[in-house]
Amino acid sequence: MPTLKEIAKRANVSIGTVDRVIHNRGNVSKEKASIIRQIIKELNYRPNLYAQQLQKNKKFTFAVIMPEMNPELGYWPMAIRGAEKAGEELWKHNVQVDFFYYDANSRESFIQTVGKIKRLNPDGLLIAPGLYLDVIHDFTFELNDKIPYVFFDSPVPGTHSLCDILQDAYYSGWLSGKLMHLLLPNSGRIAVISVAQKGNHLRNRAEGFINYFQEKSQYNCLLFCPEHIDSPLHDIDHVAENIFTGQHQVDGIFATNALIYKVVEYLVQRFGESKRTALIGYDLTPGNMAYLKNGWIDFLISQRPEVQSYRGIYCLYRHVVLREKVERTLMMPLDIVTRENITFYQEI
Amino acid sequence: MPTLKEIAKRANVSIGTVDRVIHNRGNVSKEKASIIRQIIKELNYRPNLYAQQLQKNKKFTFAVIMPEMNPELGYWPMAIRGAEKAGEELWKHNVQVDFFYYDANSRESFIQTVGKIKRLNPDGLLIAPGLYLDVIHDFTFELNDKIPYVFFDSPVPGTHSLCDILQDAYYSGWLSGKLMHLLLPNSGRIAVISVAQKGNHLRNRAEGFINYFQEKSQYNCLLFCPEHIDSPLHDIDHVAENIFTGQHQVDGIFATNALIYKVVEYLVQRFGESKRTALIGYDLTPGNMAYLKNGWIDFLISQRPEVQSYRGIYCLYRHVVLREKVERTLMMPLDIVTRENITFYQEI
DNA sequence: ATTCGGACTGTGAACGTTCACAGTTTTTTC
DNA sequence: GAAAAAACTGTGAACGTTCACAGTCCGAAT
Repeated sequence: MPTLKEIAKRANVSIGTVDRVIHNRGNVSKEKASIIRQIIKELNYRPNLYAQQLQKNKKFTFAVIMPEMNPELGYWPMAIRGAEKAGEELWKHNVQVDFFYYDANSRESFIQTVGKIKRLNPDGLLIAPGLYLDVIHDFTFELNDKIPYVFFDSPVPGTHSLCDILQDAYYSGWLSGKLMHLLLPNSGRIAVISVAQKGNHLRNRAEGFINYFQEKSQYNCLLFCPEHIDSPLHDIDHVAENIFTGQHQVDGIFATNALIYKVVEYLVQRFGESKRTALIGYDLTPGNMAYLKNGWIDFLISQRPEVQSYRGIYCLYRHVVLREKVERTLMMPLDIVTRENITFYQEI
Repeated sequence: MPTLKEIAKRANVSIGTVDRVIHNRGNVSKEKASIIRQIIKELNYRPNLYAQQLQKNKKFTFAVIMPEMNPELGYWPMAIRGAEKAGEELWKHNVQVDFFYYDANSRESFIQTVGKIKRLNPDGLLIAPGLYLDVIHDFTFELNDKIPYVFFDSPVPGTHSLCDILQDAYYSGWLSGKLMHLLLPNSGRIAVISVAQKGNHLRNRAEGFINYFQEKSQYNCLLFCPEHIDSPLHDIDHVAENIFTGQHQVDGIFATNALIYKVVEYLVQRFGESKRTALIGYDLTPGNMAYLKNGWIDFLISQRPEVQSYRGIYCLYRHVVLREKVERTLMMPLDIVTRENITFYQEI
């Protein structure tokens, strides 16, 4: 662990000169600079992080932008919890995490929140993109690569994010197809509940699922989408009504969002207590977990939102504070959760 | 972010006195001490980690004790990789990770390795227990809680480890039972390959699996154990021979260790190319992954050894360097890996 | 009354880095 | 060829903490 002093001594210069070379601050003769660089390489000098931070004594602020907590849904609270935990841990390292919430269905609210963040001028951003991608586009363009930002859940094409943390939506659907196939080994009618827009990650999940069954002729996959494209499947009761008033029996349902528990509620209400439909959905929200544990839901694919946001903050920390290189994409595994292993998926 | 200076000013004392109070070094009058303590509490003072580390300028050494890498098995190389990665990351934080290997089948070799570590006198230990628990017992007793140690893979009862990182063996077997049930929905003869010793985590896996099928009378679970209790199932060919020379057809095989690929090799050799046996095993070793990807193996339960060791080192770091409280037990999730999601389980 | 010892308190250097400033040498300009 | 400008180099304070050391104070023992 050589120090500036050591290098300076070997090069017969002062530590000030060495420092100038290291930070390319000029005002060093070519000969000395090259000697110093040589020695730095030879000794494999690395600056002492602790001395550096102490001297700079800078506090870092990271902002987290997320949809308002919806206690019913439970997904965002989990995500927030992860970022909070990272913030608690990184407090020691001069990092502070501030939270900004917006109404997921109000463009105005999102713009307002973005404005607040501009005024805060943080050192890094963790953004859950939501619906208003054009606003994000303008915002990130305005940032002009001055402030690094990490996307959470889904990337925003055309931006220069530091890192995107996500799960492969298509293959999570494909995997769900495989699981459904295991549940219905011989044949069956399967309903898929998703949104209609192409490119949306919920839609990609549906496509992966349907493609899995493509060549299997004994299966019949029906895609159901709610009428209002922008609505995040809140009218799932409506959709369920649609599915079950058809003339054919439905053997399995795959919901591409966290609302599979609504389907269970519908089934319980309509058909009573006996389960006979294979059910696969996403995310360990309280509602979903309850029905997974008592056997109504067969599989949940977990996105581990708490881990995603936790890692997002750490990614910013690594880049901004430690100045390390970070991966451009952080792929979350496709965790298969059943009633048998769910207890081990409930912590960060 | 108050500093010693700030506190000293408010208390009308010097920073030396404040420091003495904080570290209980005595030589401070009762009145001043209580005033200072009061102010510390009021301002919620937390020492500056960077100033502290710089001043102390201590280098920390953690030792990792693992069985010799067996390239064929692939499990330990993964574990080592995780600890290496943690070491690379924590280099900046004055942490160095040293590795010590022992021959998993030689008590002498283990004792020798332990001796080396005693001489090194590290600041923390990550130990993969292996077979010679009595040696570990003596060793940890000798350490006398001076050096914290973390167990990897399985705890050692009666020791005061800082943390145990493990997977619930029984429930991983239970989960495998569920998965086998999905693969063989109606009935079947199932072979379980494990060791005989009670308390061993491989045995616990077998018990979980068998108990899952306990009340299902249409299933027949047969437990096969290799003759030599101490041998870690290296003679699996022998066992396979046993299984398939019985008069009954075997519909599924569950291996409680990482050697399920050996079973595949046996099956390929004996019955040719067509798969018809349900196969479930453990760990993403190269051999297992290859057969999972091409469809021979149906499920693998991953222990994520690289994550386990990575976290183990971080656990030591948190305790020793940052002086944070750490959880006594770190439960790894029971990751279900199939050919559809394996690509997302190959990084830390 | 002086000395001594113990209890208490303050001072200042050190950890490795950064950077403003002062000081020195070289080059340019008239 | 002298003065001014530019290029280069060294110095020292500061970041917040730790700790050895040097003081200071006061009561007790001589």
